[in-house]
Amino acid sequence: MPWELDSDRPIFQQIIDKIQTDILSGRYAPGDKLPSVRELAMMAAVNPNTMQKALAELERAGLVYTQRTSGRFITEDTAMIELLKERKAKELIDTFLEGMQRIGYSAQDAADALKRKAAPAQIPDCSQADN
Amino acid sequence: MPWELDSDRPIFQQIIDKIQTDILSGRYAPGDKLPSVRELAMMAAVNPNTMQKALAELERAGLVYTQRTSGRFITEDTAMIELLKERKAKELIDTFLEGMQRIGYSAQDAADALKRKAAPAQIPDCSQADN
DNA sequence: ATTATTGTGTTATACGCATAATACAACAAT
DNA sequence: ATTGTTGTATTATGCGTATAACACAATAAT
Repeated sequence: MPWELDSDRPIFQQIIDKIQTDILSGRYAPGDKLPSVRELAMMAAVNPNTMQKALAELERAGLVYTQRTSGRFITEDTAMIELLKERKAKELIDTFLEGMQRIGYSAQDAADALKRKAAPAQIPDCSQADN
Repeated sequence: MPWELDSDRPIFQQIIDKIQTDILSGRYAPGDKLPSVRELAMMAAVNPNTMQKALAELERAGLVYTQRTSGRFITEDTAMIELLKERKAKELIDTFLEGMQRIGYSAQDAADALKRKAAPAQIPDCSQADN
């Protein structure tokens, strides 16, 4: 996977987002060792300095910690991970609702539009047709 | 309203988004005259050059047109506006679903989480409990 | 005709992001 | 002890964004 980085936003921020997401989803488990800065930079096709910048921020946020010469590891604070995950979900929901409302959809409209896309095959219920 | 511009993304892009949104929502109606470049720049607390750049892009996209010395106007192509509005909605839905799935939510989970926030009070139906 | 307003263009400056190319200290492995 | 890998820091360069400070042509208003 080529890490899907675009030029719309600062790369180091996209990297922060990507790694954070991999932690919140469990793709990186608590205590897991991260690849080295240089290795990650290779994987992301990015300058090591840029990767370093992103990792430094993740560390400042407490999602990873460093052992001086053996590498970086995912935090083992599962409570924090869970909390950040819920916070991220709320953030996505808010962004979605605000975006839809700004172009004229009510919250109901937004939920309905989403349902049509997210759950096209419904368990039979009292409604007649949904899409 | 201070236009709510942050430093996470290029300002001219945020302006494009803001004006486009105001057009799609009908806040700017087809045929409406836009304030002048300098005036808009004042309103957004932004350099006129930056505003000019954003307006030029909106014009390239066909959402506004220019009459050389009398000002800029919103396109009267309502079909185009409607199309862009639907496209924008789909984009928001996709972004939301992808974001949720990346942190471990299924499309169903995402739709449910949204419903709990968007429609806390439900019209009674055949289902039993929803939140 | 004069004036003011419109969009548009130019030049210079400053800042952040990203890369390239190194260098160094700390420690693990050998 | 030597070698390699780790995180980390430094300097230089290029690019895009944003601002400041202008200027000019076209035209509506007077």
